[in-house]
Amino acid sequence: MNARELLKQHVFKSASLTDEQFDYFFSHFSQQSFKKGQTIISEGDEVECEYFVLSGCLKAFFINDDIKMYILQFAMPTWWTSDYNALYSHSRATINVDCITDAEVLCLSNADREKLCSEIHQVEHFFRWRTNRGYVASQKRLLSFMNNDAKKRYEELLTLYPELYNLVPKHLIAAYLGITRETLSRLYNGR
Amino acid sequence: MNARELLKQHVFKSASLTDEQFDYFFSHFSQQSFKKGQTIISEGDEVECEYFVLSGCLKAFFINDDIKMYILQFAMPTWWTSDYNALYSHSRATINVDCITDAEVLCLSNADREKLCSEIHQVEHFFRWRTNRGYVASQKRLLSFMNNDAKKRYEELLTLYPELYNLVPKHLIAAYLGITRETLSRLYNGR
DNA sequence: CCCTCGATGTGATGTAGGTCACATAATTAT
DNA sequence: ATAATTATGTGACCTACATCACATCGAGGG
Repeated sequence: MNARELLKQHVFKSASLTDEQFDYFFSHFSQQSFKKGQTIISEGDEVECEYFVLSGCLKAFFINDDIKMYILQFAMPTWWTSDYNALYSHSRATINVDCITDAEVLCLSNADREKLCSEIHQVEHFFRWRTNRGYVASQKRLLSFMNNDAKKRYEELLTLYPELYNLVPKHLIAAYLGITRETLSRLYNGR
Repeated sequence: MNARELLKQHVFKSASLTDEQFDYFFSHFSQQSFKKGQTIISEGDEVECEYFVLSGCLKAFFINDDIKMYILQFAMPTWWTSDYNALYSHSRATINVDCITDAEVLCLSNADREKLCSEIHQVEHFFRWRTNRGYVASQKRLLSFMNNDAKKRYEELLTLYPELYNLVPKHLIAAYLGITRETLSRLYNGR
């Protein structure tokens, strides 16, 4: 499926735009390709855009003490990602986004999103529901962190996103679960 | 300040409604008073409304194994709370909301929110931004969970919301931090 | 005014997961 | 192909926090 169709099907799940409105909406996105390992946002950048993933897999992560990495989000096709704190508050990035695999994305600037939201009521509706769902997912993950041990969080992750198992190296899975790669290795090798 | 003014000032921070639009918006809220300890949402309920806090302090919490409590959110004046997962997906409540102190709230039904959002573009704008901020705050809390130990999370909480220190019993602070009351006691008594 | 009962403090001990060290397999670059 | 990274496995040991047990304190209801 091409970029336009993928975005269209995604948007139409929660908003009803006319074809003309969607074409206008789509005209504000720019497509970009990245290679595995390439950086999209690094700490300290001014963040201008958010990204809709067309293919491949990204990670949004935070580095503490310049040593430990915590993964906030894996972003797979039809997921959105950015440093939303920086994007919304016009501050510098504190999180990084890079490519776990080769990836293609659609890029939408903060300014264009706001313009589109104010011009087209249904676009604002779409973005409200996108964030609503993100908020609920984030609350669930927080609860899972408080309530479950590492093993249960690991099983939960693989149930929710089985494709990650083969796509993403284990030390990144560990960084998402908030444990060390050693502990993760011991968990699934059972000792 | 009365309920109408409190909500108006809150809404006008991120949306520009005419006075007539605000009056219409406000007419969909109903005011309710609760006593300390009263329950607003309990697990298993059908969730119809979200709540804007006028006075007092609520907690939104999850009970695991019918034993351990995890607090997702304290809700103080001008904060919104509900079981958003249940509210948005029309499912039964999995979290509870009750009153830490006597409290007054404004109640808005899911149906009325959606109606208002579709009737008034600026109302949709307001709710998009409210959730945007909630999403960012939730991401930050998640990072804090992964990155900081209990002591640092405790200091962070008191820096962010110093009023909680005297308002909220310590075992509830512990339930927010995801630790036991014993550990919290040891943290701030330093042993 | 007393008597609960909820909130808090503190010791002893258990445990999940972290840290460090090193070995080896799998990719990537030259 | 070969060298150099990067990813993974595993043992020994350490630490933050949980659990359980019991003592004390303080506020609210009869």
